Amino acid sequence: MTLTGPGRPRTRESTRPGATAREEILDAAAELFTTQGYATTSTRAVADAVGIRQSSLYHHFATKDDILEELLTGTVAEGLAFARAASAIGDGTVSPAARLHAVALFDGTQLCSGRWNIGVLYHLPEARGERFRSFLADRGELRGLYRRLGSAAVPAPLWHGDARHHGELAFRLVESLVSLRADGQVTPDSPLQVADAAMVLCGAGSTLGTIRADSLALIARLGRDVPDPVAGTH
Amino acid sequence: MTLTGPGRPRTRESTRPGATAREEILDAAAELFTTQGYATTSTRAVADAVGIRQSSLYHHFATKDDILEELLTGTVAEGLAFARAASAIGDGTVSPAARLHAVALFDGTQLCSGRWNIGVLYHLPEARGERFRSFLADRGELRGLYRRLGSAAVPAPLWHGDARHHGELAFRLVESLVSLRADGQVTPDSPLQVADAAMVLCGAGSTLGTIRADSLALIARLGRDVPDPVAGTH
DNA sequence: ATTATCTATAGATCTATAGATAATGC
DNA sequence: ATTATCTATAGATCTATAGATAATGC
Repeated sequence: MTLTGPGRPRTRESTRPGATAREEILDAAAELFTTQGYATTSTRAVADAVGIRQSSLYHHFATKDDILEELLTGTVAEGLAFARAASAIGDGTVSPAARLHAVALFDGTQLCSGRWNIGVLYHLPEARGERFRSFLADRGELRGLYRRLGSAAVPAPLWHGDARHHGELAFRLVESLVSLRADGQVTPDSPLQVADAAMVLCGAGSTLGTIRADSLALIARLGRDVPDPVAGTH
Repeated sequence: MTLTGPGRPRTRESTRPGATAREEILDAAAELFTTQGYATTSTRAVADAVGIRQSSLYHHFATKDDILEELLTGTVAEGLAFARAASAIGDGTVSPAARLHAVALFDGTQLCSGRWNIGVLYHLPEARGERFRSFLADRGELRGLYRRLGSAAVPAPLWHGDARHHGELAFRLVESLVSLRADGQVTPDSPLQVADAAMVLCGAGSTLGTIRADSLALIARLGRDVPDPVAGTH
Protein backbone atom coordinates (compact mmCIF):
# COMPACT_ATOMS: atom_id res chain seq x y z
CA MET A 1 0.00 0.00 0.00
CA THR A 2 1.69 3.19 -1.20
CA LEU A 3 1.09 5.90 1.37
CA THR A 4 2.82 8.81 -0.31
CA GLY A 5 3.71 9.70 -3.84
CA PRO A 6 3.04 12.32 -6.43
CA GLY A 7 -0.25 13.93 -5.68
CA ARG A 8 -1.06 11.62 -2.84
CA PRO A 9 -1.94 13.43 0.33
CA ARG A 10 0.69 12.80 2.92
CA THR A 11 -0.41 10.73 5.88
CA ARG A 12 -0.36 13.33 8.61
CA GLU A 13 0.67 11.22 11.49
CA SER A 14 3.98 12.79 12.33
CA THR A 15 4.61 13.45 15.99
CA ARG A 16 5.39 17.05 15.10
CA PRO A 17 2.70 19.47 16.24
CA GLY A 18 0.71 21.45 13.72
CA ALA A 19 -2.61 20.87 12.05
CA THR A 20 -1.25 21.74 8.62
CA ALA A 21 1.92 21.04 6.69
CA ARG A 22 2.76 24.74 6.93
CA GLU A 23 2.71 24.61 10.71
CA GLU A 24 4.80 21.46 10.79
CA ILE A 25 7.38 23.18 8.60
CA LEU A 26 7.48 26.17 10.95
CA ASP A 27 7.94 23.91 13.94
CA ALA A 28 10.75 21.95 12.30
CA ALA A 29 12.42 25.14 11.12
CA ALA A 30 12.18 26.62 14.62
CA GLU A 31 13.88 23.57 16.05
CA LEU A 32 16.68 23.51 13.51
CA PHE A 33 17.26 27.25 13.18
CA THR A 34 17.48 27.67 16.95
CA THR A 35 19.72 24.68 17.59
CA GLN A 36 21.95 24.77 14.51
CA GLY A 37 21.61 28.26 13.10
CA TYR A 38 19.87 29.60 10.04
CA ALA A 39 22.51 29.44 7.33
CA THR A 40 23.70 26.08 8.63
CA THR A 41 20.25 24.54 8.29
CA SER A 42 19.51 23.50 4.72
CA THR A 43 16.03 23.45 3.30
CA ARG A 44 16.62 19.75 2.85
CA ALA A 45 17.15 19.33 6.59
CA VAL A 46 13.87 21.11 7.32
CA ALA A 47 12.03 18.99 4.77
CA ASP A 48 13.54 15.78 6.15
CA ALA A 49 12.44 16.76 9.66
CA VAL A 50 8.87 17.12 8.40
CA GLY A 51 8.95 14.06 6.19
CA ILE A 52 8.52 15.67 2.77
CA ARG A 53 10.85 16.34 -0.15
CA GLN A 54 13.05 19.43 -0.17
CA SER A 55 11.29 20.94 -3.15
CA SER A 56 7.87 20.50 -1.57
CA LEU A 57 8.73 23.23 0.94
CA TYR A 58 8.43 25.72 -1.89
CA HIS A 59 4.77 25.02 -2.25
CA HIS A 60 4.27 26.57 1.21
CA PHE A 61 6.98 29.24 1.29
CA ALA A 62 8.46 31.15 -1.63
CA THR A 63 11.93 31.35 -0.11
CA LYS A 64 13.86 30.16 2.92
CA ASP A 65 13.92 33.74 4.20
CA ASP A 66 10.13 33.74 4.30
CA ILE A 67 10.20 30.92 6.82
CA LEU A 68 12.57 32.83 9.09
CA GLU A 69 10.53 36.00 8.71
CA GLU A 70 7.36 34.29 9.85
CA LEU A 71 9.15 32.81 12.87
CA LEU A 72 10.67 36.17 13.81
CA THR A 73 7.38 37.99 13.55
CA GLY A 74 5.76 35.35 15.72
CA THR A 75 8.28 35.84 18.52
CA VAL A 76 7.53 39.48 19.13
CA ALA A 77 3.89 39.94 18.10
CA GLU A 78 2.18 38.80 21.27
CA GLY A 79 4.61 40.52 23.59
CA LEU A 80 4.23 43.76 21.70
CA ALA A 81 0.42 43.55 21.72
CA PHE A 82 0.49 43.02 25.47
CA ALA A 83 2.93 45.87 26.09
CA ARG A 84 0.77 48.24 24.04
CA ALA A 85 -2.34 47.23 25.97
CA ALA A 86 -0.62 47.49 29.34
CA SER A 87 0.76 50.91 28.45
CA ALA A 88 -2.51 52.26 27.09
CA ILE A 89 -4.95 51.13 29.74
CA GLY A 90 -6.40 54.29 31.19
CA ASP A 91 -6.62 53.76 34.86
CA GLY A 92 -4.83 56.00 37.31
CA THR A 93 -4.71 53.23 39.88
CA VAL A 94 -2.29 51.08 37.84
CA SER A 95 1.23 52.23 38.67
CA PRO A 96 3.93 52.39 35.98
CA ALA A 97 5.91 49.92 38.08
CA ALA A 98 3.09 47.37 38.00
CA ARG A 99 2.72 47.86 34.25
CA LEU A 100 6.44 47.30 33.71
CA HIS A 101 6.39 44.22 35.91
CA ALA A 102 3.44 42.81 34.00
CA VAL A 103 5.08 43.45 30.63
CA ALA A 104 8.31 41.82 31.79
CA LEU A 105 6.51 38.84 33.28
CA PHE A 106 4.32 38.26 30.24
CA ASP A 107 7.21 38.67 27.83
CA GLY A 108 9.51 36.48 29.88
CA THR A 109 6.89 33.79 30.13
CA GLN A 110 6.52 33.78 26.36
CA LEU A 111 10.26 33.44 25.90
CA CYS A 112 10.45 30.52 28.30
CA SER A 113 7.34 28.58 27.42
CA GLY A 114 7.58 27.92 23.70
CA ARG A 115 8.52 24.49 22.47
CA TRP A 116 11.79 25.92 21.11
CA ASN A 117 13.99 28.72 22.35
CA ILE A 118 12.79 30.93 19.58
CA GLY A 119 14.33 34.09 21.03
CA VAL A 120 17.76 32.97 19.90
CA LEU A 121 16.67 33.91 16.41
CA TYR A 122 17.03 37.59 17.06
CA HIS A 123 20.58 37.19 18.10
CA LEU A 124 21.34 35.82 14.65
CA PRO A 125 23.29 38.29 12.53
CA GLU A 126 21.05 37.30 9.64
CA ALA A 127 18.00 38.69 11.47
CA ARG A 128 19.47 42.21 11.48
CA GLY A 129 19.21 42.56 7.73
CA GLU A 130 16.95 44.92 5.84
CA ARG A 131 14.98 41.88 4.76
CA PHE A 132 13.42 41.63 8.23
CA ARG A 133 12.76 45.29 8.85
CA SER A 134 9.18 44.78 9.96
CA PHE A 135 10.31 42.44 12.72
CA LEU A 136 13.03 44.89 13.72
CA ALA A 137 10.51 47.72 13.86
CA ASP A 138 8.24 45.71 16.16
CA ARG A 139 11.09 44.83 18.45
CA GLY A 140 12.19 48.47 18.49
CA GLU A 141 8.70 49.56 19.47
CA LEU A 142 8.63 47.03 22.30
CA ARG A 143 11.97 48.30 23.51
CA GLY A 144 10.61 51.85 23.43
CA LEU A 145 7.67 50.83 25.60
CA TYR A 146 10.02 49.35 28.20
CA ARG A 147 12.00 52.58 28.23
CA ARG A 148 8.89 54.69 28.62
CA LEU A 149 7.54 52.56 31.45
CA GLY A 150 10.96 52.53 33.04
CA SER A 151 11.19 56.32 33.06
CA ALA A 152 7.78 56.58 34.63
CA ALA A 153 8.47 53.91 37.23
CA VAL A 154 11.84 55.12 38.47
CA PRO A 155 11.50 57.75 41.19
CA ALA A 156 15.03 59.03 40.69
CA PRO A 157 17.90 57.48 38.74
CA LEU A 158 19.79 55.03 40.94
CA TRP A 159 23.06 55.74 39.24
CA HIS A 160 24.41 58.40 36.94
CA GLY A 161 22.47 58.71 33.72
CA ASP A 162 19.09 59.10 32.14
CA ALA A 163 16.15 57.37 33.85
CA ARG A 164 15.34 55.75 30.48
CA HIS A 165 18.32 53.49 30.94
CA HIS A 166 16.48 51.66 33.66
CA GLY A 167 13.78 50.62 31.22
CA GLU A 168 16.39 49.70 28.65
CA LEU A 169 18.14 47.41 31.12
CA ALA A 170 14.84 45.88 32.17
CA PHE A 171 14.27 45.04 28.50
CA ARG A 172 17.71 43.49 28.23
CA LEU A 173 17.26 41.53 31.44
CA VAL A 174 14.08 39.96 30.11
CA GLU A 175 15.81 39.09 26.86
CA SER A 176 18.61 37.48 28.78
CA LEU A 177 16.14 34.68 29.50
CA VAL A 178 17.02 33.58 25.99
CA SER A 179 20.68 33.04 26.86
CA LEU A 180 19.73 31.58 30.22
CA ARG A 181 17.52 29.07 28.48
CA ALA A 182 20.18 28.32 25.88
CA ASP A 183 22.54 27.50 28.75
CA GLY A 184 19.93 25.29 30.43
CA GLN A 185 19.50 27.66 33.36
CA VAL A 186 15.79 28.34 33.17
CA THR A 187 13.33 27.03 35.77
CA PRO A 188 9.59 27.67 36.00
CA ASP A 189 10.40 30.50 38.41
CA SER A 190 12.73 32.32 36.06
CA PRO A 191 10.27 34.69 34.37
CA LEU A 192 8.96 35.90 37.73
CA GLN A 193 12.45 36.25 39.15
CA VAL A 194 13.55 38.28 36.18
CA ALA A 195 10.48 40.52 36.36
CA ASP A 196 11.18 41.07 40.06
CA ALA A 197 14.84 41.77 39.30
CA ALA A 198 13.77 44.34 36.72
CA MET A 199 11.82 46.15 39.43
CA VAL A 200 14.77 46.09 41.79
CA LEU A 201 16.75 47.62 38.97
CA CYS A 202 14.18 50.39 38.81
CA GLY A 203 14.45 51.14 42.51
CA ALA A 204 11.13 49.57 43.42
CA GLY A 205 12.52 46.63 45.36
CA SER A 206 10.94 47.70 48.62
CA THR A 207 7.37 47.59 47.30
CA LEU A 208 7.75 44.37 45.34
CA GLY A 209 4.83 42.68 47.09
CA THR A 210 2.32 45.31 46.02
CA ILE A 211 3.73 45.59 42.52
CA ARG A 212 3.55 41.87 42.00
CA ALA A 213 -0.07 41.69 43.09
CA ASP A 214 -1.02 44.63 40.85
CA SER A 215 0.92 43.11 37.97
CA LEU A 216 -0.90 39.78 38.17
CA ALA A 217 -4.22 41.62 38.41
CA LEU A 218 -3.36 43.65 35.29
CA ILE A 219 -2.43 40.55 33.34
CA ALA A 220 -5.74 38.94 34.23
CA ARG A 221 -7.62 42.13 33.41
CA LEU A 222 -6.07 42.20 29.95
CA GLY A 223 -7.36 38.69 29.39
CA ARG A 224 -3.97 37.02 29.49
CA ASP A 225 -2.64 34.31 31.67
CA VAL A 226 0.71 33.35 33.08
CA PRO A 227 1.34 30.11 34.94
CA ASP A 228 0.57 30.29 38.64
CA PRO A 229 3.51 31.77 40.46
CA VAL A 230 5.05 29.03 42.53
CA ALA A 231 3.77 28.86 46.09
CA GLY A 232 5.95 30.87 48.43
CA THR A 233 6.96 33.53 45.95
CA HIS A 234 4.40 36.06 47.22
CA MET B 1 56.20 46.32 -11.43
CA THR B 2 54.42 43.23 -10.19
CA LEU B 3 53.72 43.59 -6.51
CA THR B 4 52.15 40.23 -5.76
CA GLY B 5 52.29 36.84 -7.33
CA PRO B 6 53.31 33.32 -6.51
CA GLY B 7 55.93 33.42 -3.86
CA ARG B 8 56.19 37.16 -3.74
CA PRO B 9 55.67 38.58 -0.29
CA ARG B 10 52.49 40.59 -0.22
CA THR B 11 52.93 44.32 0.21
CA ARG B 12 51.58 44.81 3.70
CA GLU B 13 50.04 48.16 3.31
CA SER B 14 46.41 47.32 3.97
CA THR B 15 44.56 49.62 6.32
CA ARG B 16 43.54 46.59 8.32
CA PRO B 17 45.32 46.36 11.68
CA GLY B 18 47.65 43.51 12.44
CA ALA B 19 51.38 43.10 12.10
CA THR B 20 51.06 39.72 10.43
CA ALA B 21 48.81 38.19 7.81
CA ARG B 22 47.37 35.94 10.48
CA GLU B 23 46.24 38.92 12.54
CA GLU B 24 44.75 40.61 9.50
CA ILE B 25 42.77 37.47 8.79
CA LEU B 26 41.46 37.39 12.34
CA ASP B 27 40.43 41.04 12.13
CA ALA B 28 38.64 40.56 8.82
CA ALA B 29 36.94 37.41 10.09
CA ALA B 30 35.84 39.21 13.25
CA GLU B 31 34.26 41.95 11.17
CA LEU B 32 32.47 39.60 8.81
CA PHE B 33 31.43 36.91 11.31
CA THR B 34 29.95 39.51 13.67
CA THR B 35 28.13 41.51 11.02
CA GLN B 36 27.00 38.76 8.66
CA GLY B 37 27.23 35.56 10.65
CA TYR B 38 29.60 32.64 10.54
CA ALA B 39 28.04 30.26 8.06
CA THR B 40 27.03 33.17 5.82
CA THR B 41 30.61 34.39 5.54
CA SER B 42 32.59 32.41 3.00
CA THR B 43 36.29 31.88 3.28
CA ARG B 44 36.48 33.75 0.00
CA ALA B 45 34.88 36.81 1.59
CA VAL B 46 37.43 36.76 4.41
CA ALA B 47 40.28 36.42 1.94
CA ASP B 48 38.95 39.25 -0.23
CA ALA B 49 38.70 41.49 2.83
CA VAL B 50 42.38 40.85 3.53
CA GLY B 51 43.49 41.04 -0.07
CA ILE B 52 44.70 37.50 -0.59
CA ARG B 53 43.36 34.48 -2.44
CA GLN B 54 40.82 32.20 -0.80
CA SER B 55 43.16 29.23 -0.74
CA SER B 56 45.94 31.25 0.89
CA LEU B 57 43.92 31.34 4.10
CA TYR B 58 44.70 27.67 4.55
CA HIS B 59 48.34 28.40 4.97
CA HIS B 60 47.48 30.17 8.24
CA PHE B 61 44.51 28.14 9.48
CA ALA B 62 43.76 24.49 8.85
CA THR B 63 39.99 24.99 8.74
CA LYS B 64 37.41 27.74 8.89
CA ASP B 65 36.38 26.50 12.34
CA ASP B 66 39.89 27.17 13.60
CA ILE B 67 39.48 30.86 12.82
CA LEU B 68 36.25 31.03 14.80
CA GLU B 69 37.78 29.09 17.65
CA GLU B 70 40.64 31.52 17.99
CA LEU B 71 38.26 34.47 17.98
CA LEU B 72 36.01 32.86 20.59
CA THR B 73 38.87 32.04 22.90
CA GLY B 74 40.11 35.60 22.59
CA THR B 75 36.78 37.05 23.74
CA VAL B 76 36.74 35.36 27.11
CA ALA B 77 40.39 34.86 28.03
CA GLU B 78 41.17 38.27 29.48
CA GLY B 79 37.88 38.61 31.32
CA LEU B 80 38.33 35.18 32.87
CA ALA B 81 41.91 35.92 33.92
CA PHE B 82 40.75 39.11 35.59
CA ALA B 83 37.82 37.43 37.34
CA ARG B 84 40.13 34.72 38.70
CA ALA B 85 42.57 37.30 39.98
CA ALA B 86 39.85 39.46 41.53
CA SER B 87 38.31 36.42 43.22
CA ALA B 88 41.59 35.06 44.53
CA ILE B 89 43.21 38.17 45.91
CA GLY B 90 43.63 37.54 49.62
CA ASP B 91 42.75 40.72 51.34
CA GLY B 92 39.95 40.92 53.85
CA THR B 93 39.43 44.59 53.11
CA VAL B 94 38.16 44.00 49.57
CA SER B 95 34.42 43.35 49.81
CA PRO B 96 32.73 40.78 47.57
CA ALA B 97 30.60 43.62 46.22
CA ALA B 98 33.65 45.59 45.11
CA ARG B 99 35.11 42.46 43.50
CA LEU B 100 31.91 41.81 41.59
CA HIS B 101 31.72 45.42 40.48
CA ALA B 102 35.30 45.31 39.26
CA VAL B 103 34.74 42.08 37.35
CA ALA B 104 31.61 43.47 35.73
CA LEU B 105 33.28 46.75 34.85
CA PHE B 106 36.38 45.15 33.40
CA ASP B 107 34.39 42.58 31.45
CA GLY B 108 31.93 45.16 30.18
CA THR B 109 34.72 47.44 29.09
CA GLN B 110 36.27 44.61 27.10
CA LEU B 111 32.97 43.88 25.39
CA CYS B 112 32.49 47.51 24.42
CA SER B 113 35.97 48.53 23.43
CA GLY B 114 37.04 46.06 20.79
CA ARG B 115 37.08 47.11 17.18
CA TRP B 116 34.24 44.68 16.45
CA ASN B 117 31.35 43.54 18.59
CA ILE B 118 33.01 40.21 19.12
CA GLY B 119 30.61 39.13 21.88
CA VAL B 120 27.93 38.42 19.29
CA LEU B 121 29.93 35.34 18.40
CA TYR B 122 28.80 33.48 21.47
CA HIS B 123 25.22 33.97 20.61
CA LEU B 124 25.81 32.07 17.40
CA PRO B 125 24.28 28.60 17.50
CA GLU B 126 27.44 27.35 15.83
CA ALA B 127 29.49 28.37 18.89
CA ARG B 128 27.57 25.95 21.12
CA GLY B 129 28.94 22.89 19.39
CA GLU B 130 31.29 20.34 20.86
CA ARG B 131 33.96 21.71 18.55
CA PHE B 132 34.33 24.75 20.79
CA ARG B 133 34.20 23.06 24.15
CA SER B 134 37.28 24.78 25.50
CA PHE B 135 35.70 28.18 24.89
CA LEU B 136 32.46 26.99 26.47
CA ALA B 137 34.33 25.71 29.51
CA ASP B 138 36.04 29.09 29.98
CA ARG B 139 32.79 30.96 29.68
CA GLY B 140 31.18 28.54 32.14
CA GLU B 141 33.96 29.16 34.63
CA LEU B 142 33.53 32.91 34.30
CA ARG B 143 29.81 32.53 34.89
CA GLY B 144 30.56 30.46 37.99
CA LEU B 145 32.78 33.22 39.37
CA TYR B 146 29.99 35.76 38.93
CA ARG B 147 27.63 33.45 40.79
CA ARG B 148 30.06 32.93 43.61
CA LEU B 149 30.78 36.63 44.00
CA GLY B 150 27.06 37.35 43.77
CA SER B 151 26.24 34.95 46.61
CA ALA B 152 28.91 36.52 48.78
CA ALA B 153 27.85 40.07 47.97
CA VAL B 154 24.11 39.74 48.52
CA PRO B 155 23.17 40.28 52.16
CA ALA B 156 19.81 38.52 51.75
CA PRO B 157 17.98 37.54 48.56
CA LEU B 158 15.89 40.45 47.30
CA TRP B 159 13.28 38.19 45.85
CA HIS B 160 12.34 34.57 46.20
CA GLY B 161 15.13 32.19 45.26
CA ASP B 162 18.73 31.27 45.73
CA ALA B 163 21.20 34.14 46.26
CA ARG B 164 23.28 32.70 43.42
CA HIS B 165 20.69 33.97 41.01
CA HIS B 166 21.84 37.49 41.71
CA GLY B 167 25.30 36.71 40.41
CA GLU B 168 23.81 34.90 37.44
CA LEU B 169 21.75 37.93 36.51
CA ALA B 170 24.75 40.22 36.97
CA PHE B 171 26.58 38.02 34.46
CA ARG B 172 23.68 38.24 32.02
CA LEU B 173 23.39 41.99 32.46
CA VAL B 174 27.03 42.44 31.53
CA GLU B 175 26.59 40.23 28.50
CA SER B 176 23.60 42.28 27.44
CA LEU B 177 26.13 44.95 26.48
CA VAL B 178 26.59 42.82 23.40
CA SER B 179 22.97 43.26 22.31
CA LEU B 180 23.02 46.88 23.38
CA ARG B 181 26.04 47.46 21.17
CA ALA B 182 24.49 45.54 18.30
CA ASP B 183 21.50 47.88 18.53
CA GLY B 184 23.75 50.94 18.61
CA GLN B 185 22.85 51.77 22.20
CA VAL B 186 26.27 51.78 23.80
CA THR B 187 27.96 54.96 25.02
CA PRO B 188 31.30 55.34 26.84
CA ASP B 189 29.32 55.29 30.10
CA SER B 190 27.60 51.99 29.44
CA PRO B 191 30.06 49.60 31.09
CA LEU B 192 30.04 51.61 34.30
CA GLN B 193 26.26 51.95 34.26
CA VAL B 194 25.86 48.23 33.80
CA ALA B 195 28.33 47.45 36.60
CA ASP B 196 26.41 49.82 38.86
CA ALA B 197 23.12 48.25 37.81
CA ALA B 198 24.53 44.84 38.67
CA MET B 199 25.21 46.08 42.19
CA VAL B 200 21.71 47.47 42.53
CA LEU B 201 20.53 44.04 41.48
CA CYS B 202 22.56 42.60 44.35
CA GLY B 203 21.00 44.92 46.91
CA ALA B 204 24.06 47.10 47.27
CA GLY B 205 22.61 50.21 45.66
CA SER B 206 22.87 52.28 48.80
CA THR B 207 26.65 51.90 49.12
CA LEU B 208 27.43 52.34 45.45
CA GLY B 209 29.87 55.20 46.06
CA THR B 210 32.13 53.12 48.27
CA ILE B 211 31.88 50.06 46.09
CA ARG B 212 32.80 52.00 43.00
CA ALA B 213 35.88 53.51 44.62
CA ASP B 214 37.01 50.11 45.91
CA SER B 215 36.34 48.56 42.52
CA LEU B 216 38.50 51.07 40.68
CA ALA B 217 41.26 50.62 43.26
CA LEU B 218 41.11 46.85 42.80
CA ILE B 219 41.35 47.14 39.04
CA ALA B 220 44.43 49.34 39.36
CA ARG B 221 45.96 47.02 41.94
CA LEU B 222 45.59 44.08 39.55
CA GLY B 223 47.51 46.05 36.95
CA ARG B 224 44.57 46.65 34.66
CA ASP B 225 43.07 49.79 33.39
CA VAL B 226 39.62 50.96 32.38
CA PRO B 227 38.95 54.30 30.74
CA ASP B 228 38.45 57.14 33.20
CA PRO B 229 34.89 57.14 34.43
CA VAL B 230 33.19 60.19 33.00
CA ALA B 231 33.28 63.22 35.28
CA GLY B 232 30.19 63.39 37.42
CA THR B 233 29.62 59.67 37.71
CA HIS B 234 31.10 59.45 41.20
C1' DA C 1 64.97 24.37 2.85
C1' DT C 2 61.29 27.13 4.30
C1' DT C 3 57.71 30.31 3.79
C1' DA C 4 53.89 32.58 1.69
C1' DT C 5 51.70 33.15 -1.97
C1' DC C 6 49.37 31.75 -6.43
C1' DT C 7 46.31 28.87 -10.09
C1' DA C 8 43.27 25.23 -10.71
C1' DT C 9 40.04 22.09 -9.33
C1' DA C 10 37.65 18.06 -6.99
C1' DG C 11 33.71 16.96 -4.71
C1' DA C 12 30.06 18.23 -2.07
C1' DT C 13 26.77 20.91 -1.21
C1' DC C 14 22.56 24.26 -1.56
C1' DT C 15 18.40 27.04 -3.30
C1' DA C 16 14.97 27.37 -6.37
C1' DT C 17 12.48 26.04 -10.68
C1' DA C 18 10.23 22.99 -14.27
C1' DG C 19 7.16 19.85 -15.10
C1' DA C 20 4.70 15.28 -14.03
C1' DT C 21 1.22 13.01 -11.21
C1' DA C 22 -2.70 11.83 -8.42
C1' DA C 23 -6.28 13.08 -5.23
C1' DT C 24 -10.00 16.34 -4.19
C1' DG C 25 -13.80 19.38 -5.02
C1' DC C 26 -16.92 21.91 -8.08
C1' DA D 1 -9.42 23.29 -11.81
C1' DT D 2 -6.91 23.26 -7.73
C1' DT D 3 -3.88 21.47 -4.40
C1' DA D 4 -0.04 19.03 -2.63
C1' DT D 5 3.11 16.20 -3.54
C1' DC D 6 6.91 14.02 -6.36
C1' DT D 7 11.36 13.49 -9.63
C1' DA D 8 14.99 15.73 -11.81
C1' DT D 9 18.07 19.25 -12.42
C1' DA D 10 20.20 23.92 -13.47
C1' DG D 11 23.32 26.98 -11.80
C1' DA D 12 25.71 28.81 -8.19
C1' DT D 13 28.09 28.32 -4.62
C1' DC D 14 31.61 26.63 -0.87
C1' DT D 15 35.62 24.22 1.61
C1' DA D 16 39.75 22.18 1.25
C1' DT D 17 43.64 20.10 -1.38
C1' DA D 18 47.36 19.57 -4.99
C1' DG D 19 51.00 21.37 -6.90
C1' DA D 20 53.67 25.42 -9.03
C1' DT D 21 56.41 29.53 -8.10
C1' DA D 22 59.35 33.04 -6.21
C1' DA D 23 61.49 35.28 -2.33
C1' DT D 24 64.13 34.65 1.92
C1' DG D 25 67.48 32.74 4.98
C1' DC D 26 70.98 29.33 6.22
